[in-house]
Amino acid sequence: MTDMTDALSLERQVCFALAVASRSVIGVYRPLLQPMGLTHPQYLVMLALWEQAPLSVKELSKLLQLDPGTLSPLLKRLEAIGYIRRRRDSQDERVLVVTLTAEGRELRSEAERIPSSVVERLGMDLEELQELHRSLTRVIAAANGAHR
Amino acid sequence: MTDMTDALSLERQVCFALAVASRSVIGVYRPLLQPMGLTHPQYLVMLALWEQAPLSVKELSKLLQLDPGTLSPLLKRLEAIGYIRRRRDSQDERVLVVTLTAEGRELRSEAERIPSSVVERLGMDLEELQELHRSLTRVIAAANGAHR
DNA sequence: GTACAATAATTGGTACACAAACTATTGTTG
DNA sequence: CAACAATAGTTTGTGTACCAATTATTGTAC
Repeated sequence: MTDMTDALSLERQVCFALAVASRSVIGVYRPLLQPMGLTHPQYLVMLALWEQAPLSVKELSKLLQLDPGTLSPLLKRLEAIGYIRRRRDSQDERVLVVTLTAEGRELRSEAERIPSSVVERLGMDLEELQELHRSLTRVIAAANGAHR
Repeated sequence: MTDMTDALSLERQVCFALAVASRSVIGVYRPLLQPMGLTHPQYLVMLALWEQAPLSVKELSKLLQLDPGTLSPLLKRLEAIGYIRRRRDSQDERVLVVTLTAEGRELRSEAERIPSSVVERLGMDLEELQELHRSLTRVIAAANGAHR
């Protein structure tokens, strides 16, 4: 039996730690992404596209677990800076096909340095990060199972 | 030596898992907080105040690791719904003293049910959650140390 | 083959989140 | 004490993030 006397204590809240950790780590990425003109969510979209392109908004939405309403303006900004192209699918005019431009593809080599740079700045063992990753994967699965 | 051939793979990005986990877990809180009229960040502010009040904006900012510019409008909304009061310190007119209203204090008993409810909906062991919490605490420390 | 449901994006509204500029007050120094 | 630095909040601008409503297109039934 766990002590529940102070269940509302700020420090015990996993949700609080999650939110702070997420913002903090994004803060580590920020100066590294800035030279490329990318925000963190935009970087995640680029990662998805480097792995597989083209992708529709719906597919991106599923991969990144982001609302289409969030992605829509974000993708327009990525197009405005010239990393992606947005077109309607000729087969199905409802879907928007997102592809990489030459610039967008070239950015990849520059982005390759980021992960190791982040790990270095964090100064954590890969071991620990992998453990964290495993824990996070479990919570994500649990949380996604929780509200449906 | 770890395999670095696909360091940019979306699934390997701890930052991605962190962002998704954070949003997902907040999504579990959402329906529980809605009846009280609170968003998750607002809930965190209330948690801080239930632990200790009054608190200044600066103190809240430090506790929650949130920008004062984020807290400022958030606190106005909390005041608008009647859970807190905002006053200038008579000793030092620069600082804003945030206190709880009677309503805000009473809300605590209702909020007591939330943590266990979230844990239940997640369906995870407390053990696992504690391990996650420890990992998160380490990343937060690492990330906060990284950019200064 | 036309009404109707389903699907894919976009839009509008509210609320973070952060950086930079600004205001007001307090502290400090010559 | 007057000039100036430091501090505490607020404001502004940009960019997520989610929800609900809307638009446009496609699929389905009758």
